[in-house]
Amino acid sequence: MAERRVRLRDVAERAGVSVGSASQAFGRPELVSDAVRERVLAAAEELGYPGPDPAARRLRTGRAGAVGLIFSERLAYQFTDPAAPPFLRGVSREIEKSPTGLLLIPDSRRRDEGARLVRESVVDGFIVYSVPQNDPRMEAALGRHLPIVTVDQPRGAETPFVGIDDRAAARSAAEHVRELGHDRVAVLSFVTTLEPGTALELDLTSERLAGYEDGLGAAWKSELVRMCRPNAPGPAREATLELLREPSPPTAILAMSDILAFGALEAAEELGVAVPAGLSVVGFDDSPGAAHASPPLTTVSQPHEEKGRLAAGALIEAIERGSRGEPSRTFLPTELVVRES
Amino acid sequence: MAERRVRLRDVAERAGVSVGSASQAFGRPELVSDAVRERVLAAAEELGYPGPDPAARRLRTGRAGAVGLIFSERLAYQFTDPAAPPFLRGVSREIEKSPTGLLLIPDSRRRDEGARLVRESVVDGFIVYSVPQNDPRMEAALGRHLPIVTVDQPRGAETPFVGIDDRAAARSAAEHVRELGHDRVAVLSFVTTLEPGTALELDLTSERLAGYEDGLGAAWKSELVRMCRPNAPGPAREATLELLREPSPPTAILAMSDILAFGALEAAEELGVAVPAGLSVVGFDDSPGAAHASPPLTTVSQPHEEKGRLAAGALIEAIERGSRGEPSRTFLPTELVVRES
DNA sequence: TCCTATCGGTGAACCGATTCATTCATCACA
DNA sequence: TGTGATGAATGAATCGGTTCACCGATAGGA
Repeated sequence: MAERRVRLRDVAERAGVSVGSASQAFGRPELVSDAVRERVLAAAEELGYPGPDPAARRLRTGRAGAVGLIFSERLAYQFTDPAAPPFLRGVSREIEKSPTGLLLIPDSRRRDEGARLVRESVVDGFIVYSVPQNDPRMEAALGRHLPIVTVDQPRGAETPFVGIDDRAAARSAAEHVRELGHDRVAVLSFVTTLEPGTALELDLTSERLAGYEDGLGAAWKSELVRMCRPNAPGPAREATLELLREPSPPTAILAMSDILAFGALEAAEELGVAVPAGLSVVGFDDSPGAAHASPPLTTVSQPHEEKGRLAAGALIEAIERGSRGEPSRTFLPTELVVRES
Repeated sequence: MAERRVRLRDVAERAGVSVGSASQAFGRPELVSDAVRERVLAAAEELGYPGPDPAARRLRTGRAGAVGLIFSERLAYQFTDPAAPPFLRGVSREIEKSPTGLLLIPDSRRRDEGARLVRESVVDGFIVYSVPQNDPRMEAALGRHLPIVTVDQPRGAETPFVGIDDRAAARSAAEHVRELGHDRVAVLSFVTTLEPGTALELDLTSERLAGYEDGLGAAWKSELVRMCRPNAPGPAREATLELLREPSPPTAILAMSDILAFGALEAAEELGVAVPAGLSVVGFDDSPGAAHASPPLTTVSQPHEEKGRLAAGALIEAIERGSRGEPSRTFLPTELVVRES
């Protein structure tokens, strides 16, 4: 059993045919006679041949049969980001059509490990899902000269992009609270990963901030913006508690994620502030829990699954046609879902 | 840009060294002089060399640098299974140490596609996570003659195994409700995937059923067992509604997952049955939501993350030492977490 | 001056398949 | 019976690296 590995050559020998024929027997049955194919298959069986070695096949054919998914750490911590599962689902649905594998490339604790993984994986392309600007894996991926599709972040890389119009989406949320008559509106923001000097339009956080500002107009108060890190209810709760305890507390909160909005709701409840009577809250993502929160959360809905599907589709297409052509940028529509908060 | 792919040979040529040296420059810098290494790296830079082709390296070295994760459909579909994320986290934590990639192999709609993926992926081994007995991917994985570690299901395969003692765990849950004095106890069960003729001990569902029966003793009533399919709140809710509407309704429910227990809670609420006053509910998994349910769910706690970690660890070890030795079977301890339901 | 380590570099074998131009045999048809 | 067509099998080239036995040159020791 612990013998030497069985190779196609061994099988061919045993079946009394050439390696070439043996190869055909597996990969292109219609090219060999039934007799040969059967002999080969029988020999394989007898020898316990595990089938053509994928690594070798890959080398020869040049196709890896897998795509890499580079995502931010938060996915490993799954629960912090409820947008991930639908996104992943979209991706799997799409790649399921080929058969293509999905290689997860999580953010490693040691930053360069992740990059190394990117450099060494046998894949045909990468989907980059919402990773910070300066992630070393992004650079490594670009270095491979393989097709890449970026989702959400980082923007501005010279790759096809799938995402939403964050600015417009944020604006719609802001306009909504404005129409409700609020004029002290706080913002729970992500921390921007922007490096100094980069164009503002290239950063998701900045985009959304700009959108909020657009929509709020005169009601925009930069002193009511709070950065929350990480994207979890805890920090949002803290920030909201602090905001609500100020002399003139905000009457509405715009949160950059539902997760942050949940934290805000918690805080409001703790302080006995009624929602939406005393405080309006608008989230972002329309994650699965949003509709069942109490009260059901008003939020900006994103087509997560669709994003996954489109990204995977674009990548596979790029792989198949050899990645020439203008990098496409797709912006999916968002929708403000008005519920009871 | 759309030139021909740059090979190591091209780089070597340009740097004026042999391919061998060029290879060393990348993979084993200490073996070449600084001068050569720099020349090679410079040449690579100029030519836009993407680094040694992983597929080729893999072929030569025999290591894929990735492990495959075969999991049941439910994980891809919606991550409805709340046990999955912590498990995944455990796995990533562990494999992160190498650097090893994680190749997801979901259940495809067309059954054989999944198997094909298993057969063709460039991996060093597989983790099989709770898949049904007869999944074609399992057989394909065995056929690859690579190290495999099975988690939860299927049992009985001749591979190392990591799981819990389902029977004992179920028994402890049953004993608990028995001690509370219940004697009409219903069970919300999975559908067994057991093929006729298989030994009962090999099936998770059967094991748990047996455990419940052990623990309930005389209170065991097989007519109060309901199969719920799929593992989702919906079916559990239906089943519970039905049970509660019977002439002599159960006073306690043992559910094989928290997900099912949630469905039972929903049903109880709908009918105005107080929990735990009018109905006790015990779940299984201690998934993240359990503690925050209303009321907080009494459940059997499983060390999901630990399972992931152990499985990955065992697999990597098996890969490294060439998979000889007796297949180990590890059973992790479970714990009954008594909360308020 | 001669001998022997030491170091860096070379080149060919090899990893395990796929592919395709070529050869060989068979068969149908004129 | 000769000719072309058809189909099956072969074998060598190739994919792009890694590895290792070997070799030449330089330096140190006797």
